[in-house]
Amino acid sequence: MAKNFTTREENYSQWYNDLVIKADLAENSAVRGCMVIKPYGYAIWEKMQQALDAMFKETGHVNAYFPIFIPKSFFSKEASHVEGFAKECAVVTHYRLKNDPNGQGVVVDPEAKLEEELIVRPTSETIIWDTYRNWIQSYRDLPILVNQWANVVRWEMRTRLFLRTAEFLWQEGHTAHATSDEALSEARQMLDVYATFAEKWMAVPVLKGVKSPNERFAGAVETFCIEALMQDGKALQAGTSHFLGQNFAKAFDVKFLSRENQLDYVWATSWGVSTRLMGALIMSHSDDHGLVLPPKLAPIQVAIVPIYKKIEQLAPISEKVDSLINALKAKGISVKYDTRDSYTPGWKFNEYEFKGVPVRVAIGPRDLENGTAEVARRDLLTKEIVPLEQLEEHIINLLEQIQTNLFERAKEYRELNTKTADTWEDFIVRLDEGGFVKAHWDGTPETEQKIKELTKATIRLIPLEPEQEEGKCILTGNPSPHRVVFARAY
RNA sequence: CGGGGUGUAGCGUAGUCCGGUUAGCGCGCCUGGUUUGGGACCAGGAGGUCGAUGGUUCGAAUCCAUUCACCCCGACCA
Repeated sequence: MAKNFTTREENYSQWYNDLVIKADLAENSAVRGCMVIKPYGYAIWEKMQQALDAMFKETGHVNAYFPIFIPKSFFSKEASHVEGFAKECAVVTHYRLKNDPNGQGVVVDPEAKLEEELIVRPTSETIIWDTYRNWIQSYRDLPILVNQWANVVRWEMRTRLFLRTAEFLWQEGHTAHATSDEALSEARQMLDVYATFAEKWMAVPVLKGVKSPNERFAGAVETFCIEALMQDGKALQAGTSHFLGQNFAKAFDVKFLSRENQLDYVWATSWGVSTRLMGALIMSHSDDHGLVLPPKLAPIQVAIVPIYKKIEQLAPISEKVDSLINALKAKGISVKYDTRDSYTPGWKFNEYEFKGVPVRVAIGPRDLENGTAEVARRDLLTKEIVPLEQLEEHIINLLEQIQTNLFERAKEYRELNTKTADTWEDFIVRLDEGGFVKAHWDGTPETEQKIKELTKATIRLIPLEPEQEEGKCILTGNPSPHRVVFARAY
């Protein structure tokens, strides 16, 4: 275990913070609430981006880029949208500084006040739909399937590295369609893309569902989401996909002529995932020995540590290792052969363990004699001796096994921590145990709000295809057709 | 934004209540040597306007005021 590293048991949120900082993923910056993503953390984000971007393109989307600034007036055009974001916007009011006439330093030049203030985008629906108005006249212009990779700013009161920062990186897809059905199936498709990414790449099992009206995106008709369960029993919203109906088309006057020569408003979706996924990834798999990364997202998949007493002994090891490295690299596996002489093997073992490298190989004089290597896997912290000629195949299999095992382990944890409750008393007990609690709800925002006030738990989602089961609302006793999923959440 | 806490070298801290030599220690860092199969050892060395600003005082890390940042609990949060 790393020195001075808090365990999950001692203090989960301290553990998380320590992990992010000591594994060199990110750190706080000079700007309140804004983080610096360090190279190792950014490398993981880049792997996420690459995988997601490929999936977006496979489903017909293209990338574009819109301005970081949005005229203030745009926000007043969609009523619920402004209400959702108004309280957390950074506003640009001036465009120039000047030397302080009263002393040192610089001041904002009062003469350089903007005619109209600019909002640093908290999300881009408004600027994009204002732009789409000029792009769309006919059904032939549809659909528009655009994504952008960008940064956004939401002036949050309390921030935590990756989980909630004032500025964060994300992608936001904004699509325009001729029909409601088409837009709806787009929103559903992207939800599936997110779920696939979470499960196949991040090895994080997710529930798919619909948000209740209270939790719905500001301006959306329907919000779909994926929810993951963290090791402390709290839920984390990992991605959302919104069916926006004609709300933004109406707000920005985006109309098209249909095949039937009918003028109608355009149907919209938007969908996004952010660097918050980093938080989900970290919290899902990591342990008291540090970060644990799924092989598909690990910047370094295999670390090879040579062990030798004298520098002359390194050459024969390198000779054995070179062909392995080339073979693995040819298969697209990222390998780090760590020949740094300034650190001992033990130090390196701990380093790679803490940084979550899935597979570690050690080769020393003993192995050269026996024609073997020591192979350690990060997820189980086990080691085995493998003959050199089998090493390549062994590592390839091991990477797949680790990827699968992490997912299965996380899924088992989630299942163990998904419970049902039929009485209020039981509901409270289950919530305090942590995890998802399936319970009946009478479908009203008032009841949901009341439950939130009493328990701090929210409806994480309403299952997409809920199992029909007559029941009584956990709070009011009113009839309910099916259960919804509650949890305390990040 | 409300309540509580903390700011001393890159990191972790002692000293602060009760003002008084040159602010001490561990990790890390640099140099040299010996080491290297789970965070090596020895010797030497560098690094501090004690978060910032202002005040009280012969004298401030220490007392007072203001301010900034971070942490915890609330409120807030697609």
